[in-house]
Amino acid sequence: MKIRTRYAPSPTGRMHVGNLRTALYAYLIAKHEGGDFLLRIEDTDQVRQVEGAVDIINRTLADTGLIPDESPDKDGGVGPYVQSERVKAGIYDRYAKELIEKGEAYYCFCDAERLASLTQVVDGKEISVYDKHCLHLSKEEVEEKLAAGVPHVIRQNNPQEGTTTFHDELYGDIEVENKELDDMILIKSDGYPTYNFANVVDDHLMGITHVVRGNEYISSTPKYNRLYEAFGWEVPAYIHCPLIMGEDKKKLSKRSGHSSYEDLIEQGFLPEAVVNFIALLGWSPDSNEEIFSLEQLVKEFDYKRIGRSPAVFDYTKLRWMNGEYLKAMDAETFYQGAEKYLKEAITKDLDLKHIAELCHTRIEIWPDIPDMVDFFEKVPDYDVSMYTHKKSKTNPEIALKILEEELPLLEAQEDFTNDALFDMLKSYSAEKGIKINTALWPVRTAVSGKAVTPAGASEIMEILGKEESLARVRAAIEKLKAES
RNA sequence: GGCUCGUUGGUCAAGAGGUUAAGACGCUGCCCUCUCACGGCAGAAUCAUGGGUUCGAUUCCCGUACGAGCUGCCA
Repeated sequence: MKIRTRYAPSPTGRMHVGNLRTALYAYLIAKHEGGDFLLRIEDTDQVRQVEGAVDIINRTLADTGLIPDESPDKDGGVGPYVQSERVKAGIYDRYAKELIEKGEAYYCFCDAERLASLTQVVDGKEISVYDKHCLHLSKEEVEEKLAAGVPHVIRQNNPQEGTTTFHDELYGDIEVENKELDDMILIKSDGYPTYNFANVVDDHLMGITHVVRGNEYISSTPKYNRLYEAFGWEVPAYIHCPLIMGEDKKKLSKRSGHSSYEDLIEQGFLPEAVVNFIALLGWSPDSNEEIFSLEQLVKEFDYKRIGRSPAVFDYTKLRWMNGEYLKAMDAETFYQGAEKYLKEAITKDLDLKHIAELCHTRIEIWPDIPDMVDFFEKVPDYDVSMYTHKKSKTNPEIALKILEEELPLLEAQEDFTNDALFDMLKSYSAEKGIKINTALWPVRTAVSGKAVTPAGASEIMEILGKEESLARVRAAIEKLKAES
């Protein structure tokens, strides 16, 4: 049998990384076996709709490469793929009525006030269990209220005795007492189905074989099974994925600042790195490999190896992984991505491609670039203590002396390329009988004003050019004189 | 509160009834080096806890603790 999985998001805003990972796993499970991956929009909550959210979903899936085989834009014969449209087609209503006829569901006319009287506060949390009040309404009473247009919902009728067991591919068999199963609402008073009901109906109608979803749905799954059984439908394979937590070990929230895919992209991460990283949050391959393209993941992904315990989202490791992707880029591709950030810091006419290459092995995310190269634009204010460096055997006094000796040499230097400059400075140090480091440290500091730079003294000067380099060295000499 | 699930270094994690308990990020040190980074090498650091079962348990079972999820006309 061909595997069919689906990603069924609600269009309520940005895509949470937990949802993205669920989508990824659903995609991988299907594609690993050559199956179908579908996208279904679950817009049954008319209040929480966010305009443009469907676009975000489409764009995110396109960017990450999780291309659905069937979706609202690509009918595969089991559409529509948007639940609000399915509501209009009367699909849920029809099935809910079927359940009522079978005694597995019933109309409920209880108003908000009565429902409120049922709630109680335990440990500061509001808990409400419906008391089956309307289950006992006679057929005539129901007809009467319906005819009178009394607002109503349709609830599932769960038994009070016995147990229900369902099987999860990862967690095994899970059994619960039926009395724990509340009579959840199937159809809301506005006529829309709840997630729980629409999900079951649509997954069946769309031929979904493996239901991949977050762990938070485990406790409602027994109720799903009762629905499938009431309809006489085959129960799909369930794969409940463990949750992704923030550093605080709580469910990753917006407060973390990186809970959504869009946040991460804005922060300068690459889509491939994000996908790679979240794939490894809760799943591990057979090998020791860690860097995987989507194609490789499709090949390697065995859902049996998905873990059962929650995973903390480690931002630092994501940064490392992003850096690995950056390093693997060829120079041209890297420059394409880096250009915008280089221009944030540099307006002068300098060799940006050359500067980009200096950053290539030194950054983890794009926004690391500006701070690293800003000195090319202008020497920052710095303290002369920066001339003190133990290993290079320098301090402000020594640096002043060396720079004064090197200045005329630099002025006389015709060839301002990296190699030529280095050779010149090297022979200078040899002549003076000092360490090459002692000759280089003062210049590098003088031309950069930084303790750490993405290049050595000679390479920086090559990029800066003779005129600017000399100006900077002269300025440094003045600064050292003034502050000594 | 009830129900359900989970617990291997700081984090992601492999693993198996008997192992020196992999690997990665991070951290520390060393090497390389015109600083830094890259790269290379080395190191510190883990089986929540109490009972069983067993010749032997971190691995199997039960309890406890801790954590999480659910307990919505949200998904």
